[in-house]
Amino acid sequence: MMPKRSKGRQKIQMTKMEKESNLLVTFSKRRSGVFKKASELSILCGVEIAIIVFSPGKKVFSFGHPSVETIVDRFLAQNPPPNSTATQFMEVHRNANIHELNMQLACVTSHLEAAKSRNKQLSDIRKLGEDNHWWEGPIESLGLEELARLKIGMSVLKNNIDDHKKMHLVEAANHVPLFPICGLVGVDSGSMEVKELGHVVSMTPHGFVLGYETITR
Amino acid sequence: MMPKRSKGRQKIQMTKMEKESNLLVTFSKRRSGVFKKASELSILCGVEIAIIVFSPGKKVFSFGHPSVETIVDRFLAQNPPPNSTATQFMEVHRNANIHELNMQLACVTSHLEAAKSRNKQLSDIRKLGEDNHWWEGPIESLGLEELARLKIGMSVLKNNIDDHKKMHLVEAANHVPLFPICGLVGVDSGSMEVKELGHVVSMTPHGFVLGYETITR
DNA sequence: CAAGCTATATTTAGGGA
DNA sequence: TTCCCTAAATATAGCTT
Repeated sequence: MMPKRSKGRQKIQMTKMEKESNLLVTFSKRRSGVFKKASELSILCGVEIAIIVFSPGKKVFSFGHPSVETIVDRFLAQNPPPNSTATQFMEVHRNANIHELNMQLACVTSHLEAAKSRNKQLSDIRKLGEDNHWWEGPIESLGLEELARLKIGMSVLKNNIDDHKKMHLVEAANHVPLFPICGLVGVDSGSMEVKELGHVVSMTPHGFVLGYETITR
Repeated sequence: MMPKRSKGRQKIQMTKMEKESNLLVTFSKRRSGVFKKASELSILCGVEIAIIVFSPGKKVFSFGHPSVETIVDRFLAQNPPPNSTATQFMEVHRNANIHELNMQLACVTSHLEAAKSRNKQLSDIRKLGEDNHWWEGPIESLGLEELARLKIGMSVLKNNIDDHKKMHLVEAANHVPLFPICGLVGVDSGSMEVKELGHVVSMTPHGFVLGYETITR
């Protein structure tokens, strides 16, 4: 007899997974799951949705209905990063926030200084607290490190962009007609994404993006 | 007696829902579900993900870790649809700034730690926010007020990044450590979002964005 | 590694408040 | 629109092939 081929699904803690191998697999499975859920949401409710995910390997995966670009554009249009109401608000409150922050910083610094010159007068400590400089030091290196990161990011991006285009196109061809307005892009060697002229229209082997009744679970 | 209070979950066709009322409810429920899944994915796999959804009422709902903007920027940077190289550079630069700010935070924190141990008298300062892994730990402990503050902190951080030449990291030093990378926005009148002058940054009562263990299902 | 396979863990229609 | 409740529908962790 077969005792038990599996303990079945196990509960897991909601913290970053330890085992790299499991993490990878889980990422893949759950990414598909999320995309499927998103697809179902857009279909059931006839709404537009876009998802952008960066895999553990920094590769980009995205899903969008009608398309990621469309939605992102609309989003950016509504949230004019430059000067939207929200931004203005933040601008207006920035000073206030900064002020408060400075207050806090001063407070912390005060404590710090107090410790450092604990053997001195309390009054001196306070004065020092006003003058925050310990945290200014590290700023100098910011520029360089930023550039370094920038470069890395840029190169990674470029490399990822022109890689894969084949895969399960057949399956896609069969399903697209059912749900032609979806876009699923995997700027990486992802297993089943189909890239087409920079624009992708397909999905994982689960086929979650296209027909649901046809989806073999 | 009550034979059956419910027929339980019913299977539904994967087509746009008929009843407007049901559609609305379903949208709400599933939107939360998708966001939660996304959140879990980002936590479990330590990846970045952003979701933008337009509700049936055309309102925008978004989820992003670290933030929608960050991810969208990175995405756009990789998909050279935008304009000049300068723009892309700036996008990446912004991201770099975020990371950099976090690093600086860590740096500053270490300085603080050093000073502390040197005087081993300020152990109580410790709790002022040295934990740069907020999102990996028990977030459930954060209260609403704290969240609100974090939200503000985020706003400040964002602005700071936009022109961090001005503010440098005074504010970053104080807030980034608390809750620097998460962002959930619902530009609508949703029930539990914390709305502030047109910009919202909070989450559903499910709290799916923050702690999982605390989520009451 | 990517599929298949359980046996559970979760999610969610539907309906009521 | 959110919350609760129930029961059925799904999603998946951990293994196996």
